[in-house]
Amino acid sequence: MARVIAEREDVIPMLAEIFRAYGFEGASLARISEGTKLGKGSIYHFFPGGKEEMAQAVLEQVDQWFKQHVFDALLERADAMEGIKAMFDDVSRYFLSGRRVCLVGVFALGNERDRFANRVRDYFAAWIDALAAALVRTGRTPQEASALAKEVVGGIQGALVLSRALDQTDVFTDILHTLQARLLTS
Amino acid sequence: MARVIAEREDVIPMLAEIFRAYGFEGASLARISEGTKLGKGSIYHFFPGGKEEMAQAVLEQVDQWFKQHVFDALLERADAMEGIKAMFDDVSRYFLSGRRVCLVGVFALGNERDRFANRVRDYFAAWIDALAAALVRTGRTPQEASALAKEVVGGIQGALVLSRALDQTDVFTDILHTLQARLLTS
DNA sequence: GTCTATAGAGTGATAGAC
DNA sequence: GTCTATCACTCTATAGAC
Repeated sequence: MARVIAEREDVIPMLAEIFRAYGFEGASLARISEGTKLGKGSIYHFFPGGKEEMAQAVLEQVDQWFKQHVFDALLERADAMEGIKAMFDDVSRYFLSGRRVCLVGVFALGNERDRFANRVRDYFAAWIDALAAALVRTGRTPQEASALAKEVVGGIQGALVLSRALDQTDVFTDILHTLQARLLTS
Repeated sequence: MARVIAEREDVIPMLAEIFRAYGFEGASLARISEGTKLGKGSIYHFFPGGKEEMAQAVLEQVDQWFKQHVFDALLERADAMEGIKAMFDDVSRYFLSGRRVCLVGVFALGNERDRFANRVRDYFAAWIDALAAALVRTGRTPQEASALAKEVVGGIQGALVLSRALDQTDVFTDILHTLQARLLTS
Protein backbone atom coordinates (compact mmCIF):
# COMPACT_ATOMS: atom_id res chain seq x y z
CA MET A 1 0.00 0.00 0.00
CA ALA A 2 0.83 3.64 0.37
CA ARG A 3 2.49 5.42 -2.43
CA VAL A 4 1.98 9.03 -3.35
CA ILE A 5 -1.73 9.54 -3.55
CA ALA A 6 -1.84 13.12 -2.38
CA GLU A 7 0.53 15.96 -1.78
CA ARG A 8 0.29 18.72 0.73
CA GLU A 9 -0.63 21.17 -2.00
CA ASP A 10 -3.58 19.05 -3.08
CA VAL A 11 -4.94 18.87 0.43
CA ILE A 12 -5.06 22.60 1.11
CA PRO A 13 -8.06 23.41 -1.14
CA MET A 14 -10.03 20.62 0.54
CA LEU A 15 -9.10 21.98 3.95
CA ALA A 16 -10.19 25.42 2.80
CA GLU A 17 -13.68 24.21 2.00
CA ILE A 18 -13.96 22.46 5.37
CA PHE A 19 -12.82 25.54 7.32
CA ARG A 20 -15.18 27.66 5.23
CA ALA A 21 -18.10 25.42 6.02
CA TYR A 22 -17.47 24.79 9.72
CA GLY A 23 -15.13 27.52 10.95
CA PHE A 24 -11.92 26.77 12.79
CA GLU A 25 -13.35 25.11 15.89
CA GLY A 26 -16.09 23.34 13.97
CA ALA A 27 -13.62 21.76 11.56
CA SER A 28 -13.02 18.56 13.53
CA LEU A 29 -10.35 16.08 12.55
CA ALA A 30 -13.10 13.59 11.80
CA ARG A 31 -14.60 16.02 9.27
CA ILE A 32 -11.16 16.83 7.90
CA SER A 33 -10.31 13.14 7.59
CA GLU A 34 -13.61 12.46 5.86
CA GLY A 35 -13.38 15.51 3.61
CA THR A 36 -9.81 14.86 2.52
CA LYS A 37 -10.14 11.05 2.37
CA LEU A 38 -6.94 10.93 4.40
CA GLY A 39 -6.18 9.17 7.65
CA LYS A 40 -5.03 11.13 10.65
CA GLY A 41 -1.52 9.89 10.08
CA SER A 42 -1.33 11.47 6.66
CA ILE A 43 -2.87 14.68 7.88
CA TYR A 44 -0.37 15.05 10.71
CA HIS A 45 2.42 14.06 8.37
CA PHE A 46 1.60 17.05 6.15
CA PHE A 47 0.72 19.38 9.01
CA PRO A 48 2.69 18.45 12.13
CA GLY A 49 1.40 21.61 13.77
CA GLY A 50 -2.17 20.30 13.66
CA LYS A 51 -5.20 22.42 12.90
CA GLU A 52 -3.35 25.66 13.53
CA GLU A 53 -0.86 24.83 10.77
CA MET A 54 -3.65 23.67 8.46
CA ALA A 55 -5.50 26.96 8.88
CA GLN A 56 -2.31 28.95 8.37
CA ALA A 57 -1.63 27.07 5.14
CA VAL A 58 -5.16 27.72 3.94
CA LEU A 59 -4.98 31.44 4.78
CA GLU A 60 -1.61 31.61 3.04
CA GLN A 61 -3.09 30.11 -0.10
CA VAL A 62 -6.09 32.46 -0.02
CA ASP A 63 -3.68 35.37 0.34
CA GLN A 64 -1.68 34.22 -2.66
CA TRP A 65 -4.75 33.71 -4.81
CA PHE A 66 -6.00 37.21 -4.12
CA LYS A 67 -2.56 38.67 -4.58
CA GLN A 68 -2.11 37.03 -7.96
CA HIS A 69 -5.58 37.50 -9.35
CA VAL A 70 -6.95 40.60 -7.70
CA PHE A 71 -4.34 42.83 -6.11
CA ASP A 72 -1.79 42.61 -8.91
CA ALA A 73 -4.43 43.44 -11.53
CA LEU A 74 -5.48 46.46 -9.46
CA LEU A 75 -1.92 47.67 -9.00
CA GLU A 76 -0.32 46.89 -12.34
CA ARG A 77 -2.86 47.20 -15.12
CA ALA A 78 -2.18 50.25 -17.23
CA ASP A 79 -5.90 51.04 -17.27
CA ALA A 80 -7.01 51.24 -13.62
CA MET A 81 -10.69 51.00 -14.61
CA GLU A 82 -9.98 47.66 -16.29
CA GLY A 83 -8.25 46.42 -13.16
CA ILE A 84 -11.30 47.32 -11.08
CA LYS A 85 -13.64 45.58 -13.50
CA ALA A 86 -11.39 42.52 -13.40
CA MET A 87 -11.53 42.58 -9.61
CA PHE A 88 -15.32 42.36 -9.60
CA ASP A 89 -15.29 39.56 -12.16
CA ASP A 90 -12.69 37.55 -10.26
CA VAL A 91 -14.37 38.09 -6.91
CA SER A 92 -17.76 37.10 -8.25
CA ARG A 93 -16.28 33.94 -9.72
CA TYR A 94 -14.21 33.18 -6.62
CA PHE A 95 -17.19 33.38 -4.28
CA LEU A 96 -19.31 31.40 -6.74
CA SER A 97 -21.78 34.27 -7.02
CA GLY A 98 -22.33 34.28 -3.28
CA ARG A 99 -22.67 30.56 -2.68
CA ARG A 100 -19.18 30.34 -1.21
CA VAL A 101 -18.33 32.39 1.86
CA CYS A 102 -15.14 34.30 2.54
CA LEU A 103 -12.92 32.26 4.85
CA VAL A 104 -11.17 35.35 6.15
CA GLY A 105 -14.50 37.02 6.81
CA VAL A 106 -15.68 33.98 8.76
CA PHE A 107 -12.48 34.04 10.82
CA ALA A 108 -12.84 37.79 11.36
CA LEU A 109 -16.27 37.38 12.96
CA GLY A 110 -15.39 34.46 15.19
CA ASN A 111 -12.97 34.10 18.06
CA GLU A 112 -10.56 32.63 15.48
CA ARG A 113 -9.79 36.26 14.73
CA ASP A 114 -7.47 36.59 17.71
CA ARG A 115 -5.47 33.52 16.78
CA PHE A 116 -4.99 34.64 13.15
CA ALA A 117 -5.20 38.38 13.75
CA ASN A 118 -2.23 39.33 11.58
CA ARG A 119 -3.34 37.35 8.56
CA VAL A 120 -6.93 38.53 8.84
CA ARG A 121 -5.88 42.16 9.13
CA ASP A 122 -3.30 41.96 6.36
CA TYR A 123 -5.72 40.33 3.93
CA PHE A 124 -8.26 43.11 4.18
CA ALA A 125 -5.65 45.86 4.46
CA ALA A 126 -3.93 44.65 1.27
CA TRP A 127 -7.24 44.50 -0.59
CA ILE A 128 -8.30 47.97 0.52
CA ASP A 129 -4.89 49.45 -0.26
CA ALA A 130 -4.78 47.92 -3.75
CA LEU A 131 -8.29 49.10 -4.58
CA ALA A 132 -7.65 52.57 -3.18
CA ALA A 133 -4.46 52.87 -5.25
CA ALA A 134 -6.39 51.97 -8.40
CA LEU A 135 -9.08 54.51 -7.54
CA VAL A 136 -6.45 57.23 -7.13
CA ARG A 137 -5.28 56.40 -10.64
CA THR A 138 -8.83 56.99 -11.90
CA GLY A 139 -8.65 60.51 -10.57
CA ARG A 140 -10.00 60.25 -7.02
CA THR A 141 -8.33 61.98 -4.12
CA PRO A 142 -6.56 59.64 -1.68
CA GLN A 143 -9.21 60.41 0.94
CA GLU A 144 -12.10 59.59 -1.40
CA ALA A 145 -10.30 56.51 -2.66
CA SER A 146 -9.66 55.14 0.82
CA ALA A 147 -13.25 55.64 1.96
CA LEU A 148 -14.66 54.13 -1.22
CA ALA A 149 -12.33 51.14 -1.05
CA LYS A 150 -13.41 50.36 2.51
CA GLU A 151 -17.05 50.73 1.55
CA VAL A 152 -16.67 48.38 -1.42
CA VAL A 153 -14.60 45.68 0.32
CA GLY A 154 -17.01 45.82 3.25
CA GLY A 155 -19.94 45.81 0.87
CA ILE A 156 -18.70 42.60 -0.74
CA GLN A 157 -18.43 40.92 2.68
CA GLY A 158 -21.92 42.11 3.56
CA ALA A 159 -23.25 40.85 0.25
CA LEU A 160 -21.92 37.40 1.13
CA VAL A 161 -23.63 37.48 4.52
CA LEU A 162 -26.90 38.66 3.03
CA SER A 163 -27.06 36.30 0.08
CA ARG A 164 -26.38 33.34 2.36
CA ALA A 165 -28.89 34.54 4.94
CA LEU A 166 -31.62 35.02 2.33
CA ASP A 167 -30.38 32.06 0.29
CA GLN A 168 -30.55 34.13 -2.90
CA THR A 169 -27.47 34.38 -5.07
CA ASP A 170 -28.91 37.28 -7.04
CA VAL A 171 -28.64 39.46 -3.92
CA PHE A 172 -24.86 39.00 -4.14
CA THR A 173 -24.61 39.75 -7.85
CA ASP A 174 -26.99 42.72 -7.63
CA ILE A 175 -24.99 44.34 -4.82
CA LEU A 176 -21.72 43.74 -6.68
CA HIS A 177 -23.13 45.42 -9.79
CA THR A 178 -24.26 48.40 -7.72
CA LEU A 179 -20.85 48.72 -6.07
CA GLN A 180 -19.06 48.44 -9.39
CA ALA A 181 -21.30 51.09 -10.93
CA ARG A 182 -20.49 53.44 -8.07
CA LEU A 183 -16.75 53.08 -8.70
CA LEU A 184 -16.84 53.43 -12.45
CA THR A 185 -18.98 56.56 -12.63
CA SER A 186 -18.53 60.06 -11.23
CA MET B 1 -29.72 26.78 49.61
CA ALA B 2 -31.07 26.98 46.11
CA ARG B 3 -33.16 30.05 45.92
CA VAL B 4 -33.96 31.83 42.69
CA ILE B 5 -30.78 33.58 41.72
CA ALA B 6 -31.52 33.96 38.06
CA GLU B 7 -34.49 33.67 35.78
CA ARG B 8 -34.60 32.44 32.25
CA GLU B 9 -35.02 35.97 30.95
CA ASP B 10 -31.87 37.11 32.75
CA VAL B 11 -29.82 34.32 31.24
CA ILE B 12 -30.65 35.01 27.59
CA PRO B 13 -28.52 38.16 27.19
CA MET B 14 -25.55 36.32 28.67
CA LEU B 15 -26.13 33.44 26.27
CA ALA B 16 -26.32 35.93 23.42
CA GLU B 17 -22.84 37.26 24.16
CA ILE B 18 -21.43 33.74 24.36
CA PHE B 19 -22.98 32.67 21.04
CA ARG B 20 -21.78 35.93 19.52
CA ALA B 21 -18.24 35.32 20.65
CA TYR B 22 -17.93 31.60 19.88
CA GLY B 23 -20.65 30.71 17.39
CA PHE B 24 -23.10 27.89 17.95
CA GLU B 25 -20.67 24.97 17.95
CA GLY B 26 -17.96 26.90 19.76
CA ALA B 27 -20.30 27.84 22.60
CA SER B 28 -19.57 24.85 24.80
CA LEU B 29 -21.56 24.13 27.91
CA ALA B 30 -18.43 24.78 29.93
CA ARG B 31 -18.21 28.29 28.47
CA ILE B 32 -21.93 28.79 28.93
CA SER B 33 -21.74 27.58 32.51
CA GLU B 34 -18.81 29.89 33.19
CA GLY B 35 -20.37 32.87 31.41
CA THR B 36 -23.74 32.53 33.11
CA LYS B 37 -22.37 31.46 36.52
CA LEU B 38 -24.91 28.66 36.36
CA GLY B 39 -24.42 24.94 36.82
CA LYS B 40 -25.32 22.57 34.03
CA GLY B 41 -28.36 21.50 35.99
CA SER B 42 -29.77 25.03 36.12
CA ILE B 43 -29.06 25.54 32.46
CA TYR B 44 -30.97 22.41 31.47
CA HIS B 45 -33.75 23.40 33.83
CA PHE B 46 -34.23 26.66 31.90
CA PHE B 47 -33.55 25.14 28.48
CA PRO B 48 -34.53 21.46 28.42
CA GLY B 49 -33.90 21.42 24.68
CA GLY B 50 -30.21 22.10 25.23
CA LYS B 51 -28.11 24.39 23.07
CA GLU B 52 -30.66 24.39 20.27
CA GLU B 53 -33.30 25.87 22.56
CA MET B 54 -30.81 28.36 24.00
CA ALA B 55 -29.94 29.63 20.53
CA GLN B 56 -33.60 29.82 19.55
CA ALA B 57 -34.35 31.90 22.65
CA VAL B 58 -31.45 34.22 21.87
CA LEU B 59 -32.51 34.66 18.24
CA GLU B 60 -36.05 35.31 19.40
CA GLN B 61 -34.87 38.05 21.71
CA VAL B 62 -32.69 39.64 19.02
CA ASP B 63 -35.69 39.62 16.70
CA GLN B 64 -37.83 41.35 19.30
CA TRP B 65 -35.22 43.98 20.04
CA PHE B 66 -34.87 44.91 16.38
CA LYS B 67 -38.60 44.84 15.89
CA GLN B 68 -39.22 47.21 18.79
CA HIS B 69 -36.35 49.59 18.26
CA VAL B 70 -35.61 49.53 14.55
CA PHE B 71 -38.39 48.11 12.42
CA ASP B 72 -41.26 49.84 14.19
CA ALA B 73 -39.51 53.21 13.98
CA LEU B 74 -38.98 52.68 10.26
CA LEU B 75 -42.57 51.68 9.66
CA GLU B 76 -44.48 53.97 11.99
CA ARG B 77 -42.69 57.29 12.35
CA ALA B 78 -44.60 60.03 10.56
CA ASP B 79 -41.33 61.38 9.16
CA ALA B 80 -39.66 58.48 7.33
CA MET B 81 -36.30 60.30 7.24
CA GLU B 82 -36.36 60.51 11.03
CA GLY B 83 -37.05 56.79 11.24
CA ILE B 84 -34.04 56.07 9.03
CA LYS B 85 -31.79 58.30 11.11
CA ALA B 86 -33.04 56.58 14.26
CA MET B 87 -32.21 53.20 12.67
CA PHE B 88 -28.58 54.19 12.15
CA ASP B 89 -28.31 55.55 15.68
CA ASP B 90 -29.83 52.44 17.23
CA VAL B 91 -27.77 50.08 15.11
CA SER B 92 -24.55 51.90 15.89
CA ARG B 93 -25.33 51.75 19.58
CA TYR B 94 -26.49 48.12 19.44
CA PHE B 95 -23.30 46.94 17.78
CA LEU B 96 -21.20 49.08 20.12
CA SER B 97 -19.74 50.99 17.18
CA GLY B 98 -18.51 47.78 15.59
CA ARG B 99 -17.04 46.10 18.64
CA ARG B 100 -19.97 43.72 18.91
CA VAL B 101 -20.77 41.41 16.01
CA CYS B 102 -24.19 40.55 14.63
CA LEU B 103 -25.25 37.17 15.96
CA VAL B 104 -27.53 36.52 13.01
CA GLY B 105 -24.74 37.44 10.59
CA VAL B 106 -22.40 35.00 12.33
CA PHE B 107 -25.02 32.26 12.08
CA ALA B 108 -25.65 33.13 8.42
CA LEU B 109 -22.00 32.52 7.50
CA GLY B 110 -21.58 29.27 9.41
CA ASN B 111 -23.20 25.89 9.07
CA GLU B 112 -25.54 27.05 11.85
CA ARG B 113 -27.43 28.72 9.05
CA ASP B 114 -29.13 25.50 8.01
CA ARG B 115 -30.31 24.75 11.53
CA PHE B 116 -31.79 28.22 12.03
CA ALA B 117 -32.54 29.01 8.39
CA ASN B 118 -36.01 30.44 8.96
CA ARG B 119 -34.99 32.79 11.74
CA VAL B 120 -31.90 33.97 9.89
CA ARG B 121 -33.85 34.61 6.72
CA ASP B 122 -36.74 36.33 8.46
CA TYR B 123 -34.49 38.65 10.45
CA PHE B 124 -32.83 40.09 7.37
CA ALA B 125 -36.00 40.03 5.27
CA ALA B 126 -37.89 41.99 7.94
CA TRP B 127 -35.09 44.54 8.20
CA ILE B 128 -34.85 45.01 4.44
CA ASP B 129 -38.62 45.26 4.06
CA ALA B 130 -38.96 47.84 6.83
CA LEU B 131 -36.14 49.98 5.45
CA ALA B 132 -37.45 49.71 1.90
CA ALA B 133 -40.93 50.78 3.04
CA ALA B 134 -39.46 53.83 4.74
CA LEU B 135 -37.48 54.68 1.61
CA VAL B 136 -40.63 54.49 -0.49
CA ARG B 137 -42.18 57.03 1.84
CA THR B 138 -39.24 59.36 1.15
CA GLY B 139 -40.12 59.30 -2.52
CA ARG B 140 -38.12 56.41 -3.93
CA THR B 141 -39.63 53.92 -6.32
CA PRO B 142 -40.18 50.45 -4.85
CA GLN B 143 -37.40 49.09 -7.06
CA GLU B 144 -34.89 51.72 -5.95
CA ALA B 145 -35.97 51.31 -2.35
CA SER B 146 -35.53 47.55 -2.37
CA ALA B 147 -32.09 47.70 -3.96
CA LEU B 148 -30.94 50.45 -1.60
CA ALA B 149 -32.25 48.63 1.45
CA LYS B 150 -30.34 45.47 0.54
CA GLU B 151 -27.21 47.48 -0.10
CA VAL B 152 -27.45 49.25 3.27
CA VAL B 153 -28.32 46.20 5.38
CA GLY B 154 -25.54 44.27 3.65
CA GLY B 155 -23.23 47.24 4.05
CA ILE B 156 -23.79 47.27 7.80
CA GLN B 157 -22.93 43.57 8.02
CA GLY B 158 -19.82 44.15 5.93
CA ALA B 159 -18.84 47.08 8.12
CA LEU B 160 -18.95 44.76 11.13
CA VAL B 161 -16.72 42.22 9.40
CA LEU B 162 -14.26 44.87 8.30
CA SER B 163 -14.01 46.77 11.56
CA ARG B 164 -13.37 43.53 13.44
CA ALA B 165 -10.86 42.33 10.87
CA LEU B 166 -8.93 45.60 10.95
CA ASP B 167 -9.63 46.08 14.65
CA GLN B 168 -10.67 49.69 14.02
CA THR B 169 -14.04 50.87 15.25
CA ASP B 170 -13.88 54.01 13.14
CA VAL B 171 -14.18 51.86 10.00
CA PHE B 172 -17.63 50.86 11.22
CA THR B 173 -18.78 54.36 12.06
CA ASP B 174 -17.33 55.83 8.85
CA ILE B 175 -19.14 53.30 6.67
CA LEU B 176 -22.39 53.85 8.56
CA HIS B 177 -22.14 57.59 8.01
CA THR B 178 -21.52 57.06 4.30
CA LEU B 179 -24.50 54.73 4.01
CA GLN B 180 -26.73 57.12 5.92
CA ALA B 181 -25.66 60.03 3.73
CA ARG B 182 -26.55 58.02 0.63
CA LEU B 183 -30.08 57.40 1.91
CA LEU B 184 -30.82 60.93 3.08
CA THR B 185 -29.72 62.75 -0.06
CA SER B 186 -31.00 62.59 -3.65
C1' DG C 1 18.43 0.35 5.25
C1' DT C 2 16.22 4.99 4.63
C1' DC C 3 12.65 7.98 3.54
C1' DT C 4 7.96 9.26 2.68
C1' DA C 5 3.06 8.57 2.62
C1' DT C 6 -0.28 5.83 4.52
C1' DA C 7 -3.80 3.83 8.09
C1' DG C 8 -5.71 3.63 12.41
C1' DA C 9 -5.60 2.05 17.45
C1' DG C 10 -5.06 4.47 21.54
C1' DT C 11 -4.18 8.80 24.63
C1' DG C 12 -6.41 11.92 28.12
C1' DA C 13 -9.47 15.70 27.94
C1' DT C 14 -13.78 17.53 27.11
C1' DA C 15 -18.10 17.59 24.59
C1' DG C 16 -23.44 17.74 25.24
C1' DA C 17 -27.28 15.38 27.41
C1' DC C 18 -29.58 14.16 31.37
C1' DG D 1 -22.41 14.46 38.99
C1' DT D 2 -22.66 10.80 35.42
C1' DC D 3 -23.06 9.15 31.15
C1' DT D 4 -21.24 8.12 26.31
C1' DA D 5 -19.43 10.21 22.24
C1' DT D 6 -16.19 12.86 20.30
C1' DC D 7 -12.32 16.04 20.60
C1' DA D 8 -7.21 17.02 19.06
C1' DC D 9 -3.46 14.63 18.94
C1' DT D 10 0.34 10.69 19.43
C1' DC D 11 2.29 6.58 18.16
C1' DT D 12 3.17 2.34 16.05
C1' DA D 13 3.04 -0.21 11.98
C1' DT D 14 2.81 -0.58 7.40
C1' DA D 15 3.96 -0.31 2.15
C1' DG D 16 6.68 1.01 -1.56
C1' DA D 17 10.54 4.12 -3.87
C1' DC D 18 15.30 4.86 -3.55
